[in-house]
Amino acid sequence: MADNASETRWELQKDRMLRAAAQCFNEKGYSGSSLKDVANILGLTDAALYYYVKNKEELVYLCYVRAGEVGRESMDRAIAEGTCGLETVTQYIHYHLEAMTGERGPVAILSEIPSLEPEHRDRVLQISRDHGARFESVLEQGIEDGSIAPCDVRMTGNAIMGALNWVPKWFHGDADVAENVIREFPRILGAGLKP
Amino acid sequence: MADNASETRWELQKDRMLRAAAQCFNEKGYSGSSLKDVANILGLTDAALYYYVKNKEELVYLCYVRAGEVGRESMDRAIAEGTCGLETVTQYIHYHLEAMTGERGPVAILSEIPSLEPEHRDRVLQISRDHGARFESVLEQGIEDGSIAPCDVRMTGNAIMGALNWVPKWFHGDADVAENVIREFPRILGAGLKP
DNA sequence: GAAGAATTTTAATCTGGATTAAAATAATGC
DNA sequence: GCATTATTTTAATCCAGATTAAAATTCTTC
Repeated sequence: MADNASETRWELQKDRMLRAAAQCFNEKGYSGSSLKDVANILGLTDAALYYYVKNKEELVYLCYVRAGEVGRESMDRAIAEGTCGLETVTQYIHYHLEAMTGERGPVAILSEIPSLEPEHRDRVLQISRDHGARFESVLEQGIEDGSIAPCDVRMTGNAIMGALNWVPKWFHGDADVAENVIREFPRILGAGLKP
Repeated sequence: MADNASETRWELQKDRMLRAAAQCFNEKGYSGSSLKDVANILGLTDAALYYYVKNKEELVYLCYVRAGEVGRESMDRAIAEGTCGLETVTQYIHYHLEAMTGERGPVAILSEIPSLEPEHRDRVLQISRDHGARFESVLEQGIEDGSIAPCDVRMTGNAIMGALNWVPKWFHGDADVAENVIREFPRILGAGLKP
């Protein structure tokens, strides 16, 4: 058991588990998803999941963390590549949708933050706040560089984030639909920002 | 017990219960909300709720129905008053936010449709589909009357509905914030539609 | 103020699904 | 092939919270 390389197998299985959980939560709803359902997707027994996670609460927590990572990666890419505020925003929307509807997905859409352990809840809220702040600062930058019309960045951020976060509610894996949303959303949501 | 007038008391209490349930679900998440929690808000015992509802599943179902009614009322008003497609859309956004953040709220935001009884689930999905179709037809009308630029109405509808449906996730009753979102969202979301 | 209906509570039961411990199997290194 | 570690299963237990039945209270009407 070499400590750094062995991460691989266990981590891979764990990630498969989180994807299965996300799929399950999205398809059956949170209360309709038992650990057995999640385990079934992986061809495992419910008890086996406890090898990867302390309890169901931690599973939910990790779903949130994973969703946060996907969002952060998209933001990183967009900020690195964008040449002005507006472009950064549309690129972020593009990458984020690409990730959610593709290989990195599905991303779980839940309403369980209040049920998390205090430390977990605080960390998830922090991640969410940080992400929102980053997005708002991109909007401000766009206003400064003239690519985005002056606006209430808080509300504009809320609107765009809401549209994105709602996607898993109606997207169920159809590749054509994925292509469509990746093409249209950056246009639709970007159009409202222009000066 | 006169059959038509007495609706009043029972119906009123039932409506209070649905509001309490929505508040509870939004504040504590679905799995974190027991019937006892909902009853506590009303100063009742959990068992008392069974006088108004067959079981928890029906309570959730009615939360969805109620949310649908609020949405439909806003759509009715907007369609009745709007003089062109774009105005109807922005008015709908305005009225819907006003309702959700005000007297008719809170509206529960859940992920429990798959756990509903088949008949309930089908009815909720039907309501949701009808509402979406109505919205899309308003968009089409706007494209025809020239107030809205040609666009993919399905995706545009998804984007705007997502932004609206996400509001309860971050709105927690602050009156100033309510005023803000009611003022800004119609502008922000309407801006992207103009030709 | 008594009869009857409406509403709520008390005090149980009942249950699905989370959790655990120990045993079994598979993988890996030597 | 043996010893050790990693992974999964079997077979219980356990429990919060939903549900129910009967009793108690409140409200209405005459």
